[in-house]
Amino acid sequence: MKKHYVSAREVAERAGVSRSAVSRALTPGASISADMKARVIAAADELGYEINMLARGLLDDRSMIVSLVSASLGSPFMGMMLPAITERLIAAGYAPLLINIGTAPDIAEESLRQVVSLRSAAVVILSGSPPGTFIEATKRTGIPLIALNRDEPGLNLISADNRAAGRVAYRELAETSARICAVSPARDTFSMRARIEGFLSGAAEAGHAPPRIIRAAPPIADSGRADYAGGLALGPELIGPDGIADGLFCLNDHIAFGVIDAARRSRRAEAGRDFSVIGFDDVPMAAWEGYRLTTFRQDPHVFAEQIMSTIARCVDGEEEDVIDHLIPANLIARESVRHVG
Amino acid sequence: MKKHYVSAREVAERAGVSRSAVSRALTPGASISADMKARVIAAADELGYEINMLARGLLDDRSMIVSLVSASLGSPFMGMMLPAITERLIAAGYAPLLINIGTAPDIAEESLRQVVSLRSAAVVILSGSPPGTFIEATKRTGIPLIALNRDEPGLNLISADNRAAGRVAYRELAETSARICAVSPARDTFSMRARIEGFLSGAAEAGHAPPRIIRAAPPIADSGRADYAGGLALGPELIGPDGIADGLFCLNDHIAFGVIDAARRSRRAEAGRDFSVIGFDDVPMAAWEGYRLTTFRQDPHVFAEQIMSTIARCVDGEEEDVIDHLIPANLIARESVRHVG
DNA sequence: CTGTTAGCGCGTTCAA
DNA sequence: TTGAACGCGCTAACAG
Repeated sequence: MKKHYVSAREVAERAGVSRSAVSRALTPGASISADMKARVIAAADELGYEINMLARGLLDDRSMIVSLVSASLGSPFMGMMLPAITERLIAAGYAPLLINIGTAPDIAEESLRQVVSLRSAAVVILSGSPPGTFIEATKRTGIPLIALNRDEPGLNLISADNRAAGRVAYRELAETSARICAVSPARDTFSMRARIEGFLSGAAEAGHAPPRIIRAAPPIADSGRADYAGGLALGPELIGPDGIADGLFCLNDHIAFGVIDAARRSRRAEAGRDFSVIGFDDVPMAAWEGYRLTTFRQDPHVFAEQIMSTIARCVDGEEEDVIDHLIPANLIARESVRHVG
Repeated sequence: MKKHYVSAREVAERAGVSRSAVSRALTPGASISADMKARVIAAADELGYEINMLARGLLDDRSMIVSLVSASLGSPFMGMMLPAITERLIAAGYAPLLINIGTAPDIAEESLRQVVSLRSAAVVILSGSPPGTFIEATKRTGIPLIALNRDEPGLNLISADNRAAGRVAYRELAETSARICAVSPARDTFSMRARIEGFLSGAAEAGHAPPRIIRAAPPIADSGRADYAGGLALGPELIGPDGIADGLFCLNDHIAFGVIDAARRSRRAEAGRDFSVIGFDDVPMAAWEGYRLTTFRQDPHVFAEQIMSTIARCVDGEEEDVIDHLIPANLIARESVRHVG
C-alpha cells in the first residue's frame, strides 16, 4: 500500500526484460518479437499497468485532453451536446476537460491557464465568446481550436445551417399566417443573426415585405430563465386580437415556451389553433404535452461526429487550413403550427 | 513559431539566473530574495511562461485534475450542478474532467483508464453507479472518491437530506389532502428510497395509514423524457373524480410535470386548485407559468461548497476517515399545493 | 540565499 | 530484435 501506481519499470522487472521493451510492446508497429511482446503484456495485465499520461504527454508536449469551453453549461442545448460529445471523445481515447467561462472573467483566465499548461490536444468552443486571450494563446501554442456556431476567421468552424432553417421557418409560417415576425433573445449571437438573415431572405423570395424582428428585453438577473421570461413578457403584445402577429419564429425553444404560456394566460389563445409558432433547438420539453412545439433540431451526434473528424484532421494531419462545416437543421413538425386549410 | 511552449529554462536564461531559481520564485514560501524573485517574475511575464502541469504532476503522481463522473450528463439536475461545481473547481486551480458513464460499459472502462492515468487529484461521482472497478481502482491508487446522493460505505458521501424532505412533503400535503400518495421514477436510486422513507415516516408521525407508493412504468427508449412520460401515463389513474389521489409527492420535478399535464388534458383538473403536487429538484421549469410547481431545492452551490472542502480535506490532510455530510433540501412554495381553508 | 544535481515515467535514439 | 543511455520540464535535496 505504499507505492500506488505501477510503472513500466516494475512491469519490466516482472517480465524479466528491459524497460524499453515495455514501451515497444505497447507501441503499435514497434519492432519486437511476438514472444517478448506476449510476456510483457502478460506482466502488464497482472500488475494492472497503465501508461502514465502525464509522462507520455511530457515527451511531445501534447496530452490526450480535449478542452470543452462553454459559457452556458446548464443550458438545455449543452444538456444535449455534452453527452454526445463526451461519449465520442472518451471512446476515441480522449479526456474531455470542462471549461466554464460563464461567470467571472478572471475564471476564464484561470481556465485558459489550465488548458495550456495541461497541453490540451484541442480546444472546442461550444458556446459563448471566449476572451481574445483564448484565441491568441491557442494560436501561439499551436493548439487546434474548433468553434461551434460562431464566425471567427482563422479557426475551425462547425455550425448548424441557421440560414437555411430561417428560410424554411418563413415559408412554413407563410402557409397559414399573414402577420409574421421573428422573436430573438436579448443577447445577440452569430447563430441568431444567421437565423434572422435566412428568415428575411425567405420573405424576400416569397415577394413579401420584410417581417418584423422583435427582440426580447434583457434579463433582470437569472440567466437560466432569461429566454423564457423574455417570451412571456412579449407574448401579450404579439398574440391575440389586437396583437401584431399570428405567425412567430422564435429563435430558440424557450422563447417559444414563454410566448405560448403568455398567449394561453392572457388571451386564451392556443398555439397551433389561434396562431403558429416555430422554435429552435428541439429541447426535450418541446415534445411535451403542454407545448408540442414544431422546432428545428441540430443533431448533437452529427456535431459530435464532425468535431471528432476535425480533431483527427488537426492532430495527425499537417494541414494548416481550417475547415468550415455546415450541419443541417431539420424541422421537427409537431402541432404548434396551424394546418393548411 | 518553432517552439510553442516556453519552459522554465528559457525564463532562467532570460533573467540570467539558474533554472531552480525560477521554481523558487513561483513556489510560495520558498527562500528567495525579493530582488531575484522580481527579476524572475518579470522574465516569466514577458515570455508568457506557465508551469507545465504534466511535468509538475509527474513529480508527486498527482495532477490538478478532478474527475466528474455522471451517468446522466444531460439531465436538468446536472445542468444545475455542473456550472456550480466547475466554477468552484476552476477558481481553486483545479481542472474538471468530465466522465460520461451513461452509455456503454466499455466506455466506463476507458474513462476509468483516463482518470487513473492522468493521476486525478480526486474523483466525484455526481450521478449513477460506477462499476465496481471504479471504486476498486481509486482505493488501490489512493485517489479520494466523493459520491453525491449515494450510500456506499468506505467513501466520502454528500447527500441532500432526502428523508427530512420526504417528511416535510407528507406534512405539507396532509394539510389539504386526504388521499395522499408518492410517485417514484422507474429507476430506483438511493435518493428516491430515502425520500420515500421520509414520506412514510411523515405519515406514521401523523398517525395516518402508510400512503401508497406508485412507481412509473419503465421507459421505452428515450431516457431524456422518461420521467415526464411516466408521470404523463400515470396521471389519469391518479387524479380526478375517480382517481385514487388528491395529494401527490412526485419524487422529481419531471414526473410532476407529466402528472400535471395529464390531469389538465384528461380531467381538466388543475394542480393547486383540484389537487396538490410537490416535486423535487427545482429545475428552472418549475418556476414557469405553466407549472408554478412547489418543490424541493438542493442548492447546487451548497453541494459545490461541500465538495470543495472535502477535496481540500482529502488532499492536504492525512485523515483517512471518510465524511458523510447532509445538505438541507428546502421547500420552495409555489402554487401547485392547495391553500388551507 | 543561490546554483548544481538527481530523479519522476515515458518514448526514442544509438550500439550491440 | 534487444538493452543502455538520453532528455522532456519540473521540484527537492544537497552543497556552497
